[in-house]
Amino acid sequence: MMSERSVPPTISEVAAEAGVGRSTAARTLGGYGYVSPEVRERVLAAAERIGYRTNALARSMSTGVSHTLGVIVADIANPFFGGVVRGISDASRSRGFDTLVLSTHEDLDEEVAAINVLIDKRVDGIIVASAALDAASASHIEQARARGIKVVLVDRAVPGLDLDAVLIDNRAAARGAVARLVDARHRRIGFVWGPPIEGRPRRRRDLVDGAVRNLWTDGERLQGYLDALDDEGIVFDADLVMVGAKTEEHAQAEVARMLALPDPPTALFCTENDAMTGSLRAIRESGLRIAEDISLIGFDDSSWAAVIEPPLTMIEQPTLALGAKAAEILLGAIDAGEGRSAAPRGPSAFHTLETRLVERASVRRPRAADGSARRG
Amino acid sequence: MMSERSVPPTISEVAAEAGVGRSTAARTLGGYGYVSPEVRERVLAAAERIGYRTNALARSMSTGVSHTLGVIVADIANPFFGGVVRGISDASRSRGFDTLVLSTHEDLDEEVAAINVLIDKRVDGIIVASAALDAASASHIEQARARGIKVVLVDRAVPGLDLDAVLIDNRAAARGAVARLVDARHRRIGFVWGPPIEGRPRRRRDLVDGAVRNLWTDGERLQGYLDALDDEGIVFDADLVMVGAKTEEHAQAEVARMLALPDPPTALFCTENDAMTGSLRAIRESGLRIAEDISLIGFDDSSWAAVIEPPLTMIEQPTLALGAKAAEILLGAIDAGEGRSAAPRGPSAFHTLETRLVERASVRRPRAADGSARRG
DNA sequence: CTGTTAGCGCGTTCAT
DNA sequence: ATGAACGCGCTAACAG
Repeated sequence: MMSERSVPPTISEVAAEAGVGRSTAARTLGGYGYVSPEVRERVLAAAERIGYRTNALARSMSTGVSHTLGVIVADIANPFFGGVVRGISDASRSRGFDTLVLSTHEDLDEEVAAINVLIDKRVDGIIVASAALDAASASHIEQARARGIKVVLVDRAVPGLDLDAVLIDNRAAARGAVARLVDARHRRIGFVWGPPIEGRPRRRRDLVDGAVRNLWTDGERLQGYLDALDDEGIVFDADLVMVGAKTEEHAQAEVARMLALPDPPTALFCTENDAMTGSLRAIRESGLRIAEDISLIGFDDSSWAAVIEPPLTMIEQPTLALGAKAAEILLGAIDAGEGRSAAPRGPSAFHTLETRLVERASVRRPRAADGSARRG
Repeated sequence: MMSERSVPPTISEVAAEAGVGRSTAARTLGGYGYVSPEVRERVLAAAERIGYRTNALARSMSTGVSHTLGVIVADIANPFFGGVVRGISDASRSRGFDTLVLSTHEDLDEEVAAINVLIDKRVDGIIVASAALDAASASHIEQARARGIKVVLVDRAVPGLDLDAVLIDNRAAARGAVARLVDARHRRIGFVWGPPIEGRPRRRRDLVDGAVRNLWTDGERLQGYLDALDDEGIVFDADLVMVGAKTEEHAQAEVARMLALPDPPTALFCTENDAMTGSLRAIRESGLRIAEDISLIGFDDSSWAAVIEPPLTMIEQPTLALGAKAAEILLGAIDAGEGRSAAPRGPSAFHTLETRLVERASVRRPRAADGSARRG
């Protein structure tokens, strides 16, 4: 136990208590240099006695390393990022690093502020799911690198930035999911959670631009959707793409709109959890039945998708692994950089982790499969 | 822009660049003391030019405050804690504090280690959802306080510890939910997610002890369940309480067991998200229909509960508010403590936030509502 | 108003 | 094997 004081004991006090010089105490407590076994024991005992704990701040000041990683995500309350952060946290803790987590609410200004906080706190490395869309808007990230802080991207790449990135292949995953729908004979497939833009562009290109200009993953997923349509020679219809605010409410409204179309979709591809719940609401209100009347595939598998009736076919993302891998790469870079400034780091690269299409029961053939038939 | 160097510029370099003394530069950059407007501008310009950023570590060393809060939760990937952490994060950031988040995997040893990390990093305050069950097992928390670090508990109280705690009234919430079931004429109500103990105690007391001995919230919720039974004079039946591992799989198995009883439950009260999904699985396998054949109420409202068929009645917890409130109290205590060591802090207390029973459609009268009293 | 000086706690030569 | 002395970057009294 320690005394009632509220100012933490220092190495000097341990030295005094043990009757040795400051540096001898520092050596044994810091675990470096040579110290005779007997003295060592004496120091350790003294430290224990007065409740000594090393001051990580002071140590960082001397050594220049903080053993702390900075993590920047849009929203820590989002289960996807929760998983990523936990993956990072577990992986880095096992290597003696702690994590400072900052949420940016998907706001680039907040992201810049967050980077500055991390620079100021002298973190050794940063993992960021950036809202930046290109190198031009990512100067804050370059700032951090210029200061010798290693940076690894997670979940989202930033085109033009020469940085390691740990991602899933959003485009391929989306393409695969939509292909699955096409295999089941669907030709009218709605895309839920599209570009948050005003108006409704009719041209594919404008739609894609709008998506890409908002969030990297959104653009990729939309392109994957288009890829699949192209593969199968299905004509693109702008009416089947959600446009506007990315909220559950608006997703519901957009799906309701699609369902009221003269030639409504027979299947929906939802790119986010809230897009799926919004769609579910719209479907229920319309009186349609999942699978029988309308097929469904969503992104981000969650426990509930498996227990509802019918169970939903979903794309599962390896959230923990994304975080763990990012931490691994970052820690590796930090180790390497330790040596000398001109670190022999390999070329940066995209590390793509596998997604899995978990097939359940929300995909079925449309009622009037192929051609000219209509439903109802 | 700054030069290509990778060692951050210091205040001395800014001073040199601006042609003033170190402390003048320090004063303007640190925002304290007096500095003439002209010199001030000159320093600011110089700082901007060479890309100066204050070293928070060095500042903390001098001032003794780190403007950092430590947060300890069981699992950052758990949506409940994700919400709490975000609440803390947002509230503290708006006051200039950052957060160091540690996950303990619900392991007390890891919690002790986490506290030590936070002590070493000299955080100004700690918010912890502790796994400690009593004061005896919470000496690590006392350690932190002895060092002058303010501590606030969140989500879970630790009986015997004189600490502020921000909680919901788990017992009352559980009682209310079960009462709702009883109102609907249910008398056989299963409790899902019980004490993780071996064997199946027949006595209420042993069950409660088992729960309390594992996790504070579990104990409270079980007692609330019993309260409601007592209120209505319903006899307790140990067979209707889940016992064993707290996993979705085991919940499913336990519910399956209950459903196979000669006198099976007509309603289920699930105290966690995974308890609910496990129950849903078991119900589906048994061929029963929700609401019509078996009523359901769960803890932790989530978006999906509202969109499944039928929508589930759930107890909603104010996760963001829990975190925000905890941060508020902690920050207040830190401000107060700033003054002098003998802080005039008020007596510690439980701050109870309201839960809400979100009524949807998973509760209905049992098919054979007690013999005589059927109306309609 | 400004510059000088002394720490904060620890790591790290360098003699001894 | 051990201790003295200096520096990390900053804040904070203190003179001037």
